[in-house]
Amino acid sequence: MISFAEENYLKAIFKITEKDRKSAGTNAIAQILHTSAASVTDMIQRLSEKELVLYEKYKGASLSPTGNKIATDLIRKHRLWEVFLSDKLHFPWQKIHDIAEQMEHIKSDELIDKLDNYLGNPRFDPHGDPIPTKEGKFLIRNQYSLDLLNEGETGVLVGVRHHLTEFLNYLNELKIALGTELRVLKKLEFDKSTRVRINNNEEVIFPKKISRDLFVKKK
Amino acid sequence: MISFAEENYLKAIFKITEKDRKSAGTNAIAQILHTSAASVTDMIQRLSEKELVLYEKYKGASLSPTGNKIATDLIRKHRLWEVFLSDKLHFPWQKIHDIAEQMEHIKSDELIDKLDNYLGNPRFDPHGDPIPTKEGKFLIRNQYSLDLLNEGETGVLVGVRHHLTEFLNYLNELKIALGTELRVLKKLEFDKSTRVRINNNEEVIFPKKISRDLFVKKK
DNA sequence: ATTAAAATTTAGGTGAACCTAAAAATAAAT
DNA sequence: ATTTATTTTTAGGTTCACCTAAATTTTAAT
Ligand SMILES: [Mn+2]
Ligand SMILES: [Mn+2]
Ligand SMILES: [Mn+2]
Ligand SMILES: [Mn+2]
Repeated sequence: MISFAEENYLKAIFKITEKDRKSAGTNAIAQILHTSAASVTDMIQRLSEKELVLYEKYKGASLSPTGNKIATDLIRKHRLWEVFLSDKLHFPWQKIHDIAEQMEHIKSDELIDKLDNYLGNPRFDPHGDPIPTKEGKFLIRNQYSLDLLNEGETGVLVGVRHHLTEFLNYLNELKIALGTELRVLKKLEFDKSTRVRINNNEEVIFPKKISRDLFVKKK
Repeated sequence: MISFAEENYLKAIFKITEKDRKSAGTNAIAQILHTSAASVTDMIQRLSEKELVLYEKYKGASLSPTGNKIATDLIRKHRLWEVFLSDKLHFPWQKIHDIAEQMEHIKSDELIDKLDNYLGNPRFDPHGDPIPTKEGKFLIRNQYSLDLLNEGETGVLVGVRHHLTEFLNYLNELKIALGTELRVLKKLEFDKSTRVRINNNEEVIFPKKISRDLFVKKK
């Protein structure tokens, strides 16, 4: 039986290695899990013993096929519970992540099947992130970060790069949610900021820092 | 922050002391939690230190007001999740308890408020057990165990004494569920068994062992 | 009242998951 | 190529939640 702590390590390694990197260093893992590098070494050695992780001294850890499946299932559960919290209990998107961090550890395949079905087999979570299938496949969305759009182009918000509460609150205040139309009016060269019209309504200027964190589908 | 293990001990002590007994012995707790008496002593001493439990050497443990509130909240959460699993996900009543044992440990007051509301503020769980209010009040149902009914009397099933899977399966096979009408046709003196008509339909003979575990409301 | 049985506690130990401080290895900078 | 900085591991703790075996206390039986 795998523990919550072990599950969290697998998820952290998944997150670090999902894009480019082919192994996760102890410092990177420690940062995500708010723990020390020494504790991470300790744990990845145990996970390696259990063959959930591939580990070479001083060269970081990566997920074994078994470890990868466990991590993917956790993400599936996490995102399905986020949909439940959002769609059924009407939690705002800033509050769902922390609760889902707890719920993702509940062990019952039947529960997840029924939940998935009950929610209408959603393919994306309330932050726009894809929900892996039972088999572990991720849909990839054809998306651009807003800062890549040219003047005059319009995008529909389909995702956000991260889930910091303050960032999501900021979007709420601007009445920006998934599905919101964002039209690039002007790209200001000198500071890389972007003037944007929100849903054919108000205007706002996004610093590069923000426009890079908004994923849109071109319209 | 209270751990899952600590929560389970508080719940066990609650269960043992809820009716008559005014303190829970180490053996009784050990039996519920499938652990050793020595481990129980260890834990109740820690819980006593935290003032969640009142403890006197060799005289067992009982819940402090704080401990009682935590235990009651756990039961509230457990039973609300059971309603969710039953009503929304259509799990049969034999399967909900084990999953709820995990879900009851999720920490979020807002979650439970919203869940309660979403479920329509149910007062009883799928086994007929009362769901304590937010303030910790239990409704008490005016109920009789079936073996107390006289010949000719009819009762409606409103609860079961325990939740053993085999027992609930047995009731399922007889098409007995909460709300089912049970009419006492004959009480057999020599072995204390009872002949019962189910929903004005089939007949069955219950040994005392069974009829004592069915709670009905007189009709 | 003794003695036997049962319940409870103490003693001593284990593994999981953390920690800090120090040592060792790797990577970066001069 | 050395030196310096960074990353990672090791060494040596701690706390929590369990364990078995032995000692103690309480309860029941003779
Ligand atoms: Mn999330
Ligand atoms: Mn999400
Ligand atoms: Mn239950
Ligand atoms: Mn129940």
